[in-house]
Amino acid sequence: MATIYDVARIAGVSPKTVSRVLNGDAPVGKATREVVEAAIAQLDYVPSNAARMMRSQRSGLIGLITGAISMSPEPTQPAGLPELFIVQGIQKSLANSGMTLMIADTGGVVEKAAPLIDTFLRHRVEGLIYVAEYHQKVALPVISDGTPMILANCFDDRGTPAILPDDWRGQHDLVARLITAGHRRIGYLTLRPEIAAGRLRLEGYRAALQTGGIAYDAALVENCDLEGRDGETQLLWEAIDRMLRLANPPTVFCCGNDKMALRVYGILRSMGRKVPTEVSVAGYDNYRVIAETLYPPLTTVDLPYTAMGVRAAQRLMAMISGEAREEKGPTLVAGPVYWRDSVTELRPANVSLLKSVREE
Amino acid sequence: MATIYDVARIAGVSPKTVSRVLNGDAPVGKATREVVEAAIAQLDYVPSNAARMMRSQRSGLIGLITGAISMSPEPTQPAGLPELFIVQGIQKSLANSGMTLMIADTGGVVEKAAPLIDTFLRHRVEGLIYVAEYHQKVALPVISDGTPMILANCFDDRGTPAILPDDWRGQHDLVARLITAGHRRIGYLTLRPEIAAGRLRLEGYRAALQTGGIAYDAALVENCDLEGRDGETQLLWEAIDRMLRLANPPTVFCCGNDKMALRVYGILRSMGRKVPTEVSVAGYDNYRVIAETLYPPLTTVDLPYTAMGVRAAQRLMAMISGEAREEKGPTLVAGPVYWRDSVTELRPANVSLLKSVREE
DNA sequence: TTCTCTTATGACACCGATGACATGACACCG
DNA sequence: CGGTGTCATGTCATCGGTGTCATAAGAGAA
Repeated sequence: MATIYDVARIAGVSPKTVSRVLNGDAPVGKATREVVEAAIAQLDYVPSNAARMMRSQRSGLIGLITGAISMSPEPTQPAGLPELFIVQGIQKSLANSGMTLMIADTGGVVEKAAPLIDTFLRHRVEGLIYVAEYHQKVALPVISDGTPMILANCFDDRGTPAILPDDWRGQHDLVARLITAGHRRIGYLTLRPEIAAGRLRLEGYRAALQTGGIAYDAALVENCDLEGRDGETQLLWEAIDRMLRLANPPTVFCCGNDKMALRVYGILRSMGRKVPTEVSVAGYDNYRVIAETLYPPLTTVDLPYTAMGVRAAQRLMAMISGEAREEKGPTLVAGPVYWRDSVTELRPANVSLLKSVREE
Repeated sequence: MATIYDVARIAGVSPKTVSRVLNGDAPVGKATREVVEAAIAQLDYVPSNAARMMRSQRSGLIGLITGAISMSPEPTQPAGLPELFIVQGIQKSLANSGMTLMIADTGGVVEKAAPLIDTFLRHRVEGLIYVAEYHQKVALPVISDGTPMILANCFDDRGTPAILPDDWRGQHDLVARLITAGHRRIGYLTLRPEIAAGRLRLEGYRAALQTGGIAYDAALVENCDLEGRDGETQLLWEAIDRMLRLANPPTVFCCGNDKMALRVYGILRSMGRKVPTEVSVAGYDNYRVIAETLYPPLTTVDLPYTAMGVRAAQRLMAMISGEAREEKGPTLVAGPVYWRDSVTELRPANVSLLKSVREE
């Protein structure tokens, strides 16, 4: 592999001059520059980042750790793969910053995060991002040196800067929109309360009901999330059947996420109920493979992963450049409601389309 | 950031001794080792990979370039995200090799591959892998220096080592299995012939028919792939409707992929046809979010992405270690047929379950 | 004409590890 | 008791760039 010395020799100049040509950090004569560039091309010279880095003490690297790529091989996971959009957002946002993003994957094993962080520190990354598969609490090893770190889609109890989806607001906005559409009996097939999304979305649901002046009815809310274990369809079937038999049955089912909505479509059809003419369905996540492919297309709330990624990158860059230490708590990012055909407008009022333009 | 000299000073030994403790490449006295380790812990010392690399001329890095992470934001893509399993396979396979995998993403823009390759070469990666989103031909810039490179899920016309899915065999095996199950009239809603998978799978279909002694009937084959543009459902509806009106209609529809099968389920139900009692459906890809969630679960062919990733990593490691230059052409990897409930066994013979154990 | 002031370039040390080689202290052997 | 081998450790140069400073050649000002 050719070095800068080889180039200098071929071009008949000093290595430092070659360095100047490469970095453009000092004026170089036109003729000299051309000779040097010719030599570089001739030798297929590629500068060594390692050497450059030693002297300049700047790696230009950002380390990203995620389990998103090697998601568990079981399809049991609640989310699926769309959390990759977080990575995509980070990528996009970092593209113009001159930083190179190094991505490493835990293979779904959280314990592997520690050695990966270590590897990154050996490479002297200037910042670290940890991306979780779904909204959760994590406990990563402490970064003893000063390398800034940011958490995306997760948080810890050490107050590490975090970027989180605003699950409360999302569910709230969806339910508020349903109420605007004239729905009063809103069934909710929830995610399990052990996960953050399950709790926050339920609270958002309740808050929206309250604002809408609708009493909370426990008969309309049921946890149908078995963490991917068998029997979920059964559970859903029973819950839906029970709710539909109520004296005052729901006109719409909110589902914990889009995948659950997919199941609910099938169940309702098997029961002979037409969506959305007889009963409406709404999801959460805006998992497009499902939401847009289903017939009718699914009304759902966007999980603003891309926007979260962008925010994460921005906040990290701010931390690296030392400015803006002011921001303290987690950054909440809300996504818009996507209003599609799976929900009937009960009161065909001229409801303004409300296509929330928050985060786009 | 502490250096090896700091550690040496605190521990009262030479830097070289610290180096030996770190690398275990020469015997070190027990007492000395403990003093050094204490100093390392005390200073939170993390060795610099850049410095190590300069001297040893080995980076221990493998560069992986993909567009898989930042897939186009449109949901128009044929595959979706499961090609990430290739990355997962590579990861898994590389985990024990002592190599660190650096992943970079093109953001879906193929032109970005060149600068990313350059970045990797600056980091002196010891090998490069390019992973494509779907089986296709690519034209990457030539790597002028000797860094080995491998293509996964794609190929070029320079004979760069490639790992490819055996689309021909997959479709062939599926159709052969359908024939075994008693199906004689096999409809095929194909992917567009512009893409490799579209061509190869169709050939596999024809080959299996021929082996089964069934004449190819052009009325049973139709391209229903509009590259994600609107009107696909319409096209599918018409094709299915036309085929079902034939004097001798198909008993099963093979779909270009699982996503198409998802649509076909909806269409058949809207037509009032029951799956699988009245008509069977089969997919391709084993896109589990769809195949296992659909009701009834979808019979399909596994796109062996994980296995392909493993193979890619293995072949690359062989190239790096210099051995095994013998393998020349592309490595084809076939996936098993997943037989689920969406296909009826017409002849309820005691067909051996045939769960092909190829690649697992 | 002589003195700044740029512009263009080179000389040289240094970043933080490690490879090659040297050295000192023992242990064991005959 | 000298010779030889092994263990434990140190010295020093080096990897490939770049920061700092010096220097030479002209351009323009006094």
